[in-house]
Amino acid sequence: MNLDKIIDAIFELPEESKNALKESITEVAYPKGHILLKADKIEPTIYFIKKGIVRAFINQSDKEITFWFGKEGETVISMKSYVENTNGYENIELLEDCEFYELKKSNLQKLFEKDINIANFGRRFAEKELIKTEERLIHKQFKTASERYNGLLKDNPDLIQRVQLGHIASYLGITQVSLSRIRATIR
Amino acid sequence: MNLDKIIDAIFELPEESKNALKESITEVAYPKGHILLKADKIEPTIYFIKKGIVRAFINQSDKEITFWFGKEGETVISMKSYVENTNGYENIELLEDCEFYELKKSNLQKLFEKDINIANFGRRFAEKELIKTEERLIHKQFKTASERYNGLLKDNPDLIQRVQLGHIASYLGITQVSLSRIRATIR
DNA sequence: TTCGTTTTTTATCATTTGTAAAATTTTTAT
DNA sequence: ATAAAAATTTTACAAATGATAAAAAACGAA
Repeated sequence: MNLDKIIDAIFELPEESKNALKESITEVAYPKGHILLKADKIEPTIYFIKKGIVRAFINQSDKEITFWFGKEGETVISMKSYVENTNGYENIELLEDCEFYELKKSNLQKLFEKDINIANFGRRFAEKELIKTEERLIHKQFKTASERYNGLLKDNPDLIQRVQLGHIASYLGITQVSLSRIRATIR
Repeated sequence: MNLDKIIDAIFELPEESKNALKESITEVAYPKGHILLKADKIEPTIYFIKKGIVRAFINQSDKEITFWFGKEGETVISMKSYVENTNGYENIELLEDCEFYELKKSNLQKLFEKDINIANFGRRFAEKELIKTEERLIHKQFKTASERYNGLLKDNPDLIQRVQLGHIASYLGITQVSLSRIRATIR
């Protein structure tokens, strides 16, 4: 997934603003298993996923709870840390070898203050993430685990292939045993 | 809740920008039971709650599912409609007689294009709403219904007083019977 | 490949939550 | 104040999900 495509999908920036933004972005790669972001720290970096897949998880009473997957084109960001400048609550683990576009939050914030197009880019970004989060919240509220699994299968069939089921179960808010049962009744 | 306080809580705007924004805002009031926003339409208006309490709900297979409450200081907005300019999915019902500050989306969008401070105000607004939504999603994923009810009781004690329990139960993602059971075990 | 590890499925039983209906309490309207 | 309506709680039973353990299958490194 190339950088232009990722930026354009968020907000169509004029050439000049886009170049200013791209000047702040570098590339970086890490292997499978690497922890990209750690909870309980102020996270200074934003990553756009060029290649690979990651998960966000929280440690909750000796269990890991996965609450997000990100793949090509998506943004890895500790939202709470980004917005409130406080400690975030997610750890990000790479589930495959990954390549990222890296952007320092401090550089982005400078751009927000002096370039109205980039300010609107940032607005658009937050708005789009908000819609995605809201949709997940609503689905979580009125779909059964089985319906949510089937929705995932339909909308993100590759996720089921690329991510182990324990993480999928956690993401769906059920036990792995329960997910196995759901899978068994479909076949 | 006065308008200045609501605006300032989102983003501290310079005097000039703030006045430009306030020029686009008018006041309006509706009685309890009024449906302020309807699903399945493109919603042109944003409301800030001056007084009263409202709920957002979806009709899902002959049941109403409440997924948000808004009270003094909060913003009533069909996020999906606002962000994607498509039909939204929420209905907003007033649970008390309410007073609002009203802002047309079209006016706001014009301001986004010409005033960088207001663009950053819009960014900040989306970011803060995002954090709230994300926190709810995460709580939903790893707290039990009972824990979430107690959290609500602690963080929003007035909500339990002002909103009927059927709506609270729906918001918590459980049946009213189940909520009754939870309440019974506490006392 | 083959052995050892990890992941997934299956089985059993306990617990939680849902559905439906009735009983009780509270609210609303006259 | 009283009756009707609405909201809440309680009860009984059914269905779904969780916990645990163990078996089966899939995966990875030597």
